[in-house]
Amino acid sequence: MSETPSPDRLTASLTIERVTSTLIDQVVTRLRAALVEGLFRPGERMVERDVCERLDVSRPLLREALRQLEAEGLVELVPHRGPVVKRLSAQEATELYDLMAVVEGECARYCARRATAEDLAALRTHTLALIEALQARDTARIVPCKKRYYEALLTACHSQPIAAYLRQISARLSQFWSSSVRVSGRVEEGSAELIAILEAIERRDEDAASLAAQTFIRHARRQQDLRAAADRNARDAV
Amino acid sequence: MSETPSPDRLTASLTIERVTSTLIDQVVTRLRAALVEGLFRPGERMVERDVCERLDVSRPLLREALRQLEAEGLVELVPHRGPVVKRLSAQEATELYDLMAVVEGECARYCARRATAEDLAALRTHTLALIEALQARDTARIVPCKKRYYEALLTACHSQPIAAYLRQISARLSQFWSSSVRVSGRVEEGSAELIAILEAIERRDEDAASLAAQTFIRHARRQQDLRAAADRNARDAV
DNA sequence: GCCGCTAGATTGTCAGACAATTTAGGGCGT
DNA sequence: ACGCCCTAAATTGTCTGACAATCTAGCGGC
Repeated sequence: MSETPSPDRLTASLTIERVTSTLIDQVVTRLRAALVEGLFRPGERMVERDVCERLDVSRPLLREALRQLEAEGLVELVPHRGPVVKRLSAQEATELYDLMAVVEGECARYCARRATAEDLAALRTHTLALIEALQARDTARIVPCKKRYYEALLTACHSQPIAAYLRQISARLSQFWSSSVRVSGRVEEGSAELIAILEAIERRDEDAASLAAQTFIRHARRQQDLRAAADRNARDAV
Repeated sequence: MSETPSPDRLTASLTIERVTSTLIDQVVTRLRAALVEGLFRPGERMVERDVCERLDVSRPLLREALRQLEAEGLVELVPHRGPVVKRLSAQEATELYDLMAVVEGECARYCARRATAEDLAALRTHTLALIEALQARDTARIVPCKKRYYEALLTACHSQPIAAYLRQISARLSQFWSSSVRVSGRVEEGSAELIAILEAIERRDEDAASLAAQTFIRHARRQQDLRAAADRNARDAV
């Protein structure tokens, strides 16, 4: 695709606009977003007909969407009981964090190996923005900044498989973020670690990048009281 | 595949037997097996009505199953063109191998941390069986031995998430195994590495276990000519 | 008060239909 | 003959409605 040099609007987004997305893809996207944002509580049953009505789609369509979300680990399809929002135990969350640490380490390694100059620039920009938001303790700004930083990282690694798995793990763990005190005393340490990741990638030091990314995740996890969060989720719904 | 549960073995396995599987689960299982075994060629279109007839299920059911397999990375659902058996490029395969290496490293780490005495016994048994099959160059025996060894490893790590992701990555890479010369000059080296993994786990040496597992995967990959295999897959079907 | 049973709710699965879209084949101009 | 546009067939995307199988809860009997 050679780019046509058109003025303002087209230049803004080079990402391919999937206007022709099928209905089911939209359903999957919306449900996933809803689950990640916690609009459904963990453990809550998702009665098919109700959800169908709310989304205004047919049952076969919804079931297809739910199958996909089950494979992504966001819902559980209990036979003859129907879809239930997946509830992570503290142990599973711990394991997923460990998994995330090594995969994100590999992602950072790939970034150090493959990032283009533009990738590096974007990564630097979003790292600094995130750190600024963190140090300002501006909760409202932290979430989108974190999101953009993460997307920049996943873009820079130039690996579809790694990015996809990380997104998935991240989505599964989201039920622990929304309900946890995210910003606490770790701002300074966290900022330093983010810088360490960035600089290692810029330096093309693969081992350092991998290690820094792993360290960051493990510290971020330690920050959270997984057991308390899991219990909270467990109490939320029967 | 339909084995009747023998009474005496009930005490042996405490795992819950899911006799009451729904039709769709069977469809997913069978299709996945077919894809992993290469009964469908990479790039081949899977026309819904044809597959429906062959499996004797309705189209909505098949579509549900395909959604799940898409999320697992085994097929691709191209809008308005239908399901296509996913074809891995050499690059994607390389990336998946890197991913597998670190995840399997984490798996081995968990084994060293969590394996019970029975897990260790089973692991040792299947490691030795696999090595024996390898050294005998008995291709027919290697595949099931490898399978059992792998299952023993995944059981021993006692982590659902890690085991599930590894199974998935493994399934996606299977299209490269079936068509590659698996047994070659690497038997001795491979055997030594398998022993190293086993002994590190028995020694409860997490770092050594992780490293040994990663080394094994990376060497196993180097063994394969991914580009040649990818080209072969590419030629197979339009 | 506890236990079994029936009725209601919900899921599992199918059949058939039809519009939207892609793909392939054929006619037409040069 | 060659390439291009256009129509038709093939295939997917999606819906409606239905019915049996299964789970769940409330009711009545002991």
